[in-house]
Amino acid sequence: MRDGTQTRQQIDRAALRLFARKGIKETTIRDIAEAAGIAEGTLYRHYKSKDELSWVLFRDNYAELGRHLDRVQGAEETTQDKIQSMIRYFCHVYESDQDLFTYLFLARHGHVQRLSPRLPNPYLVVRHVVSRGMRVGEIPKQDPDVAASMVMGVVNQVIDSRILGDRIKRSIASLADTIAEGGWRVLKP
Amino acid sequence: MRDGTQTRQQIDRAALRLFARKGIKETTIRDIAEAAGIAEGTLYRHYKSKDELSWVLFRDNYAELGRHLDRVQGAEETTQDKIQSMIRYFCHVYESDQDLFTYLFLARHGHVQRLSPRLPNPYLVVRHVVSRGMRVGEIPKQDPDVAASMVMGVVNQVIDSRILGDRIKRSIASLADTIAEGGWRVLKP
Amino acid sequence: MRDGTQTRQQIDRAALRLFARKGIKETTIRDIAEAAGIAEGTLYRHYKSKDELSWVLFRDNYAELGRHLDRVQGAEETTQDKIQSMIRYFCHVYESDQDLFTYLFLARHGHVQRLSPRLPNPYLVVRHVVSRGMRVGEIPKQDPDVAASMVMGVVNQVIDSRILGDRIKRSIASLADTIAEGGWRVLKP
Amino acid sequence: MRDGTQTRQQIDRAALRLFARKGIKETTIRDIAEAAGIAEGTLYRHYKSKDELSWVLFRDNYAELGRHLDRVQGAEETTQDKIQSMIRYFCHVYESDQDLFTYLFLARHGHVQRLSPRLPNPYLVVRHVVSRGMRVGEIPKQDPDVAASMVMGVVNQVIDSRILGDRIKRSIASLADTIAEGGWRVLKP
DNA sequence: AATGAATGAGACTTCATTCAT
DNA sequence: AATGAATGAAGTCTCATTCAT
Repeated sequence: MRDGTQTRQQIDRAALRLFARKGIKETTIRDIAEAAGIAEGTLYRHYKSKDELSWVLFRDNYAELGRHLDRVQGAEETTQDKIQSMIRYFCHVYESDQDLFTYLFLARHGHVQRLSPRLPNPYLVVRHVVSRGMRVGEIPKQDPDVAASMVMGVVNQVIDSRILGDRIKRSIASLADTIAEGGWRVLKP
Repeated sequence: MRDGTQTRQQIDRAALRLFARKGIKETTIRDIAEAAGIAEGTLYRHYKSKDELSWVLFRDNYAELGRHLDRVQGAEETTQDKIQSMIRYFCHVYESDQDLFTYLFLARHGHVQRLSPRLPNPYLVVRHVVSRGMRVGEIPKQDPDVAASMVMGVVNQVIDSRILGDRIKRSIASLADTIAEGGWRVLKP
Repeated sequence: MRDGTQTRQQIDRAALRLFARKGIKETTIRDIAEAAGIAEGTLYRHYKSKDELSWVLFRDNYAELGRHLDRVQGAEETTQDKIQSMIRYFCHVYESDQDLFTYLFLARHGHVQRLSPRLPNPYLVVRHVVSRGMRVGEIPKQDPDVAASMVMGVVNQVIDSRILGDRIKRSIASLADTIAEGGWRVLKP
Repeated sequence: MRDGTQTRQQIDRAALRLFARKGIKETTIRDIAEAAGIAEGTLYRHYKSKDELSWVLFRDNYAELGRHLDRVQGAEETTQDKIQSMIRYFCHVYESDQDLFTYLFLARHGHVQRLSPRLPNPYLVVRHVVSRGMRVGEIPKQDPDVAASMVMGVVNQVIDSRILGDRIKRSIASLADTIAEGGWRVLKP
């Protein structure tokens, strides 16, 4: 009997890539099947629907990113180091897998609402670091959601400008320290 | 014989609202026609296609925002005041017309690439203010595109978190000063 | 603007015919569209789905049959005349529109359950005549549902055998009196 | 190495049940495989196709019913006893295996046409009893096909109303004598 | 300018059947 | 004999756009 694991990975990879580049709605099942080198019907052995595919792809990778991010911040002592490591990690993820990062970024409006609060969540990790920073007195007291959003915004927007392509030409990797610096300045005392 | 101006405004308003709330692809011509109180065919008297409608809506409103923003920054003297006024203006636009702001925000991936460089452009206004700030020595020298993106990110992401709804509960208007403060900290010496 | 009334009638006619001859599931939208001389999409201007089409066709024609049947029995005095007129009317309907009758007959398993009790209903008309016959003493007392079913069975099965084709060769019209006679014998004192 | 006989019986039983309850077209191979506790592909070791499965199931059980019915009528002397025993036997079969009876009843439109005239056939048994009854003068002369159909109709329709469920609430077993009585009245002198 | 019925390409999905193991 | 992954034809339905009025 055939295995199926490999097929599923091909589907995931092809879908992620296409979703990131063309958008979910703009990507057809046929596009995915062709890119994955399988028949259209095969996709439905692995996912109940296109919606489930896009959702699982979001949920799993979002949680995975959350887990990694938590490990990254846990390895640092000070709030400044935690924040800057996380930002650098975001930049690293983007550089090493642009399709993945772009997909998570684009799909969030359609999917974040259905995330279970149990799952690891990058946003909540950042928020937690910010809260803790305020508690231990390393950054000034303020609304933690607003502060977390501002920090995320610094890195997200640079990457977004890079994705749009016309504005920022340098690689995100080469900008990681600059962005980490800028992100921290938003919070620092 | 009817005027048509009113009809067109109804179309624009309905389309903007629906595009912002459901997405462009997710909004059908029938949706728009119903919301605008016209027949489906009538839309094609005013726009050649759905794509043209979404494009014109983006282009015109984006340019309009750029024009206003330029006036806002022009009224200030220092870079800090220019930056903070612009941020406050963004917040104001969002509060006074959420559909418009959301639409411009969401549609940018599909449309920015075809913007003519001649047209007023909010991003370029911010970039110009940042460049000027560096030139006159009010902010440290750095890549102006990266700097502009980081500032924009601060405000965009807070608004985005607000749009997503679960994260930020307070009104953007009440956060305008906080965001303006944070945005400026990214740049200040 | 085009009218649409005619198109709908073409759809109804074509669908009824095909549903009766091939079965609902076995009939495709394309079959109907082709037979009706319209495009596939056009069908969906008139019915929300294939299921709605088959349901409306059943409901409306079933109620119509119920109304006619009630008029037929109302024109007679005695229970015997009522029963026999109804049976003859069934035979007449079959002869004058075999597709209609066959459709109602075949589709009942899929659709009777959703009939509103308010609508005219051939079965209930027969049941009512039977009940009344027992009340006025023209037929022996018994379970009215069982009695009504047995009478209906006599006529339905002959028509069914005729539809199947191999068994009964003579026209139903020419058998109407025989069937009416047989149906009445099931009930008579 | 497994036997296969057991597997085949599981398939037959599951298919009969599902075909009767949902319809042939509405039942998928996967449904059957799941219900039978086997893999989809396994079914094709026992039947060439879904159509063959439904056909064999019809043909064999229909013939089996015919054989039994013939034995039942053969055990009686008079036409009245023969007819009434057969009707009671129909009721008994329905009560002891509703899925089987329902399947034979529903599938007949799709399958009777391909029945070989050699095979035992419940309809022909009834027809034969009716013919003989006329020959020996126990019932009036008439078209034997029409007469057989009317008798069958009496019992079939009551069971059908019972299957539909809303109309007849009592068990068919408890109605057997009533139905047998009614069926005979159609024919009796 | 306006209407809304009609079109038809194309999207998603189902499912009987085949095939590699 | 059994498995279940893979196939691909075919089905239902959507929707931007056209057209007759």
